[in-house]
Amino acid sequence: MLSKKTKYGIKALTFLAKRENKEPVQIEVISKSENISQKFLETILLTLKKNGFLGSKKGKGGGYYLLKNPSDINMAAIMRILEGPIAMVPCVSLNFYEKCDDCPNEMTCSVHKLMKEVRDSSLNIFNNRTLADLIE
Amino acid sequence: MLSKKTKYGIKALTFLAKRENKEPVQIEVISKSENISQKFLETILLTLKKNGFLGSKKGKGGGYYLLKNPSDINMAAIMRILEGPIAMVPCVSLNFYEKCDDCPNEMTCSVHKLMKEVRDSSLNIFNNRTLADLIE
DNA sequence: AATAAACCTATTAAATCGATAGGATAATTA
DNA sequence: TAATTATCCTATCGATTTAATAGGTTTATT
Repeated sequence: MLSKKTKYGIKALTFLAKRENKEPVQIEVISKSENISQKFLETILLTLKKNGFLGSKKGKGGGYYLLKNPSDINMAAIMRILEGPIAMVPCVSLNFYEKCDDCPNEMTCSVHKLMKEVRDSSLNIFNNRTLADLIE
Repeated sequence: MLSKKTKYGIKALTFLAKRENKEPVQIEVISKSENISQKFLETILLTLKKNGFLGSKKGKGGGYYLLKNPSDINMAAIMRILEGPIAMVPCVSLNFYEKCDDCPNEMTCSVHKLMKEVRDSSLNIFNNRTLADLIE
């Protein structure tokens, strides 16, 4: 299941990407428009800011804005920041690898084999989609 | 994340599929061989039995056995029984569809759009893999 | 009758998730 | 400079889910 965090994050990014100008948008505006709890969205946008996707401005007329062009915002990167691993199982994750306790040998593990295929196909999509693709 | 339930279930099915004969195998044998909590595995095998994938025999010499050929056991079906929806978001699920509260229009939702692609690619794999493919 | 194994359902402990709280910091404006 | 506005920060809470356990019941075999 996709977490609400990720879902809301993508929606917020999409909201910003749809705007013509790059003026800061207040959290409140996004949260109301997208039906997201404002406080929850706060923490999400903060995360996206800390990871270099959003800029912010404090005080009156402040808010958040995209730091990159939507076409330069790769969805795999967004997924990893908000959701964590793209793989369904840590032992096939490229960026969040972990060995399974129960599994003596990954090479012969049926779950590993299947989930690696799934990871590849999902990754293929996330790697080849940008924020720009989502707003068309 | 793939649940342990699903992971263990697939491992148990694989274990049974690898055996030459169709003699019943005790839960204890599978749980020890695959490093799975026996009690937990009990409930998983029961689920697979209730869904028509396993048969069982009680008493001495009893255990579980596959009811179908491994090549007739579709991984999408197994995933849906053990894990639930294949889609990451209920609004793009074929078998577990649910509308999102926050989303006024699925047709224009960026998350919906992206997750539908991911669902299609994952489903394409699960639909085209059987238990037989996993034991090679 | 004794034994062996699956069957069944409730409960628990821990982890995670979504949301909230409440203030601290910084920028603008009057 | 004081008031206002909006982000920044971190802790905590409540609900849900997950993995595991417990403890017995039923059925088949010997």
